[in-house]
Amino acid sequence: MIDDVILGILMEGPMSGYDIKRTIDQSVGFFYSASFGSLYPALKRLDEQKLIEGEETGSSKNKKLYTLRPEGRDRFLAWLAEPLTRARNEHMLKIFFYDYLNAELRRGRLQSFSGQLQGELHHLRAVQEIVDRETEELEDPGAYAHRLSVLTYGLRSLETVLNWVQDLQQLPVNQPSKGTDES
Amino acid sequence: MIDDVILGILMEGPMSGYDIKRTIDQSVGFFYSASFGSLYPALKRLDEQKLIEGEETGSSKNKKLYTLRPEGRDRFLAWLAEPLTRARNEHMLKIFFYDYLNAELRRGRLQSFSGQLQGELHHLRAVQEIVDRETEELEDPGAYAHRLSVLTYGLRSLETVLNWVQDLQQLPVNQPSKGTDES
DNA sequence: GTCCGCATGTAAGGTGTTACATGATTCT
DNA sequence: AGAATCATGTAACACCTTACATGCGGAC
Repeated sequence: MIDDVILGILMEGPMSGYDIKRTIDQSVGFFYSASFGSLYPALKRLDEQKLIEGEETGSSKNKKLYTLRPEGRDRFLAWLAEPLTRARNEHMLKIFFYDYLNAELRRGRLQSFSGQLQGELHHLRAVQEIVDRETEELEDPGAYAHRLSVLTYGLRSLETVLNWVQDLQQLPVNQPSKGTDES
Repeated sequence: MIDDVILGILMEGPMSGYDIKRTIDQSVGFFYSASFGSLYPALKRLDEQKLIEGEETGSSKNKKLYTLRPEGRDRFLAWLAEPLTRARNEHMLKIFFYDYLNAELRRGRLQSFSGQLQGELHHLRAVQEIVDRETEELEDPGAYAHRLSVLTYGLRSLETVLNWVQDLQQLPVNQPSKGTDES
């Protein structure tokens, strides 16, 4: 996961590990975080795999500049093109980089994602109806208020995501400047 | 984390590992998942720590019934009473069990949580204003549409959480039937 | 000259997943 | 009889966090 995020950040241009961390915190930081303890080993790994290239900047500190290699770019775009899932906010992370994905694939992915969300929403609504009916039969419904409220939260946040995705689908088509068609 | 969830589930009554898993999937499953590979070792651990008690049900299968011990209940309630944070949905998990927390502590936690959310919301709105101004100066704003949209999502989902928490705060007070005052 | 931000890295530990391995019971 | 579900558990691996360790450069 962190590997693809790093590659995605490096799509912007060469950067040091420290800068990558700061960029992550300031951009995707709202739903994804990286620590140096995972970042630096990841950079080392990616370098060994020839997906990025790290070069020492002689400049005083032992700062290194990491540059995305074509193979790394391919790997990133392949990850980006995978279908969206709602495991652990992977969806948000991918959509953040979706300007790099070609418009047609992007449309398809958003389409099936919103379909998936609608399915979940229907399901949750059905669950809520059942739960509501069961709740009426309880002597003390108030004793379960918080338990029940998470269902409400689930519904509301699903609605929020769905609305947002549908707004994305309304966006005028814009072919990526740096992305490609592959995978 | 999984330890506290298990303890929370066992507040309802004795259950087998398999039942705990199913209960988790069907209740908090929307934002938390457990695998058997983490669940069974956790049960073993909790048993060794004398927080739960597992007893073989002679009844045919090699099924075990796990019962919450008073020490486990204390540990769970202590976890529950900790302040809410927004790391990895821990907040949702805790609030799900909030009917077990005494009303006064609950009120305090929800209060400071919504304050925290409001702070984040103000911050994100400030960020968006800056970003909006910077966006106007770009030649091709459309090229960053998805990148920018995650900010919108962040705002909307923050608003959704905040509204929901504020609704919770309006709930009539209900002292927990099984929870306590401690810690 | 001291503190803060920049800069990189390692080691230990925590936490979880996937895949594997096994077997009983219930439903059709 | 066969399939699905119930039921428990281990081993390998993935992945990340925290704490530690080190040092440069600029600001005040």
